[in-house]
Formats: sequence, C-alpha cells, structure tokens
Amino acid sequence: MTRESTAYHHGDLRAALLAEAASMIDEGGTSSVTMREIGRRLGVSRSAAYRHFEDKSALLVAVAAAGFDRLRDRLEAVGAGAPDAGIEQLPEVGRVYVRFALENPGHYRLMYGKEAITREDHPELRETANALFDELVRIVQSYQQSGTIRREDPHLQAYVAWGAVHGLASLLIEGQILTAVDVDALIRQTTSTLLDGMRANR
Amino acid sequence: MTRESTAYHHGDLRAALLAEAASMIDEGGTSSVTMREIGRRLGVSRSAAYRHFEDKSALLVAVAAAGFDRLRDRLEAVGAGAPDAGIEQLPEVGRVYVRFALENPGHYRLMYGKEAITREDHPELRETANALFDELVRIVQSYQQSGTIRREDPHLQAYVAWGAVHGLASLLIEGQILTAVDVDALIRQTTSTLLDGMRANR
DNA sequence: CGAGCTTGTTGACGCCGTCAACTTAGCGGG
DNA sequence: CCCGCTAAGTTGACGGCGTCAACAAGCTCG
Repeated sequence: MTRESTAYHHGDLRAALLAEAASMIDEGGTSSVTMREIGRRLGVSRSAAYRHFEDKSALLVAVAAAGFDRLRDRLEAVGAGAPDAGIEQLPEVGRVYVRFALENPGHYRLMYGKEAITREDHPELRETANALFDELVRIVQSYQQSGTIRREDPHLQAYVAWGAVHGLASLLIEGQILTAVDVDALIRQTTSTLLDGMRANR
Repeated sequence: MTRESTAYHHGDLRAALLAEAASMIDEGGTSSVTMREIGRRLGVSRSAAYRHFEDKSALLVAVAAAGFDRLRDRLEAVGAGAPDAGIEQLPEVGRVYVRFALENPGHYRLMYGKEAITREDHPELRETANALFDELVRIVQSYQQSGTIRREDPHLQAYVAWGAVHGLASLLIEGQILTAVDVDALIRQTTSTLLDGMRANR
C-alpha cells in the first residue's frame, strides 16, 4: 500500500516530471531541460515521460501553466490584502510581479517568450495570460473611476503599465542592469513614474 | 580572378555565414539556426564555419554585435535629425527602438536575452550594450538640464525609460499584445506617459 | 615549381527528441 | 484464485545536432 518508491510503477511520475522540469528551468534555463536528463534525475528511463506528456513541448506548456497559476495566486493575494483598491495597490502589484520574475526567471521566460513554446499550438496558455491581463485592465478602470488617473483607453494604459513592469523584469532577468543598482528602488521608480504619467491632473 | 563561386575557396565565406545566420534568426528564431543548415544553404560542408568562428556561440555573438551596430546607427540618425535635443527627441528614439525590434525580432531577442548567448563569455557585447545605455543616460541628463524633467538619479530614470520601451518591444515581439491594437498609438502612449511621469512640474 | 599556410571536407563521437516493439505491474471479472 | 487486460515503463533504433581530428585542395610567395 505504501506506494512510495515501490519501483517499477513510480506512483506519481507525472508530478515528479513537472517538478523536476520546473527546477531545471530555473536553474539552467529552458535549454538545459532535456527529456533524457529528467529521466536520469528521476531514476527512470529516457522515454518514460512520454506516457504522461505527448512531447517535450507539452511538458514545457504544463510547466508554464503552473507558473501562471502561481503568479495569479500571488497577484490575487495583493488584491485580497488591500480590499478597497487604494492607491497602494498598483505599485504593490508591480512589485510582486517583478519579484516573481526574479525568483523564477526560467519560468518567466517560458511564460512570456515564444522561443521555447510556440504559443499557436497551445491556445490555453494564451487564455490564461489574457485573463491575467484582463485583471490589470480592471484595476486600471477602477483607478479611472476613482478619478486617480486619466480616462483614456484602458487597454492602452494597461499595456503601457504591463510593458514597463515586464520590461523591468526582463532586463533584470537577462542581466542587463548593473548589479549595483538597488532593485527595490528601481521598482518604486518605475511604478511611481507610471502612476504620475497617468495621473488625472493635466 | 572573378572570385565569384569559383568553388572550393568561397571568397568571403565569413560574411556569407553572418548574413545567412542573421536572416535565419529573423525568419525562424534562434533555435532554427543550425551550423549544418547554414552550410547546406551556402552549399558548403557542415563544419566549414569552424574555420571562421570558434563555435556556434561565437557566430551568434557576431550576429548580435552586428545588430547592435545597426541599432546604434538608427538611434544616432535620430539625434542627428534633431540637433537641438528638443522635446521630440526622446519619443522618437523610443519609436525607432521599438520599430527596430519589430523588424528584427530574432536579432533583438539575441541581443537582449541570455538564453542563446551566455553573456559572461563575451563581455564585448555587454560593453556595446552599455554604450548604448550610456547614450540614453546622456539624453536624460540633457532633459534634466533643460528643466523638462525632474532632477533625480539619471540612471534610475534611464532604466525606467529603457524598461518601458524594451518591455513594449518585448511584448510585441513575443506576440503578447492583441494584433488588433494600433502599434504606433501604443508607442506614443508609452513615451508620453513616460515623459509626463518624469516631468518637472510636481 | 614547390613548401607551407589557409580553407574546406569527411568520418566519427556523444548528445538530443522521438517512435515502435517489448516487458512488467497491477486490477477486475470469471 | 487466477487470468487476461490495460496502464506504465524500458530498450533499440533513427535521424538531427555540435564539434573534433584527420585529411585534401587551393593559394601565395620564395
């Protein structure tokens, strides 16, 4: 009954594959993930994974999906912490977003890059990402209604905000920003510049 | 004397390798670039490239370097067109930057990603990129001196601006922005939000 | 003309993803 | 209880990849 490591049948290989792939991704980048190496690490044959995922791309898609779930959870926790959608919410969302990317660089690249995954074949991922973006649009609209920011096309404003935060995360992940720079100060500067640029007065 | 296609010795294989790699990069992404395929396309053996580049990574580095040169040329042309560094310069720089990324997505990914290249081994690239960034810092400082924007840490401000533009380029390249969106409007919204957010008044 | 350097080719190795054919474990029905 | 079915895992094989070593062809200069 103790189905732990009773050998031949692994018990929960699918979950183990996902976990191993995820940790390899954040350690050595997407290119370090190898069907054969995953098998080696889990003490399983090279093609065992094919019983659980159609191919390598499908495994990566599943890892990316898990990443979206975790990111969504974190962002929702921000909303839950500040129930009245005060002015603090947007900067905090930005901070949590960038932090997520820094802690899970491989995940983040996988989620928002198309090099490894080719999104066309996996539209479910796109929808998950879109849902996250729609949440941002909603936040922007609530800021508009409270009169904090200008009433312009909320989609454009949301794209600008997302772009700024994504760009910052991206530059940090890819090592384009000098390590001497204070990351939290940079995040604050980004979110406050953004908010000032969108403010209603003028 | 007509050294064109006289066969064995290619004439200028090095340049041909660079050009072929570059066009493959923007057509099918970095992962579609293959030493063997380049050889095939140029009618040359699979390992001929190794007489001109130490390995695949070195070839990619050379392609990225060429990309930096082209980007720099384009950005300098903007500066030359508006010699008095008027208020128009920064938005135009942003526009040209994003346009470059859209026209050369593979190049752009290669230049500002670390997945394919591992920048540590090739510090010359980092320096080129840094030189470009320093140019942005200089523009920011000139805006400060003319009293257009607030006098804060110019490096932080430059990173914020770069981040916003890079993020926008990145989202567009990776297909994260609905194709129905007007790209030029998005670029304008980004640069004007940025400038408003950095303005001196308040 | 011939020696030596440069440039290109071929063969081989060990990786990789993946498929087909096989084996094993466990489960449900007689 | 056992027997056959199915799900899960293994092994062998194929073609593609990057790269190295050994070799060959062409150029250059004395």
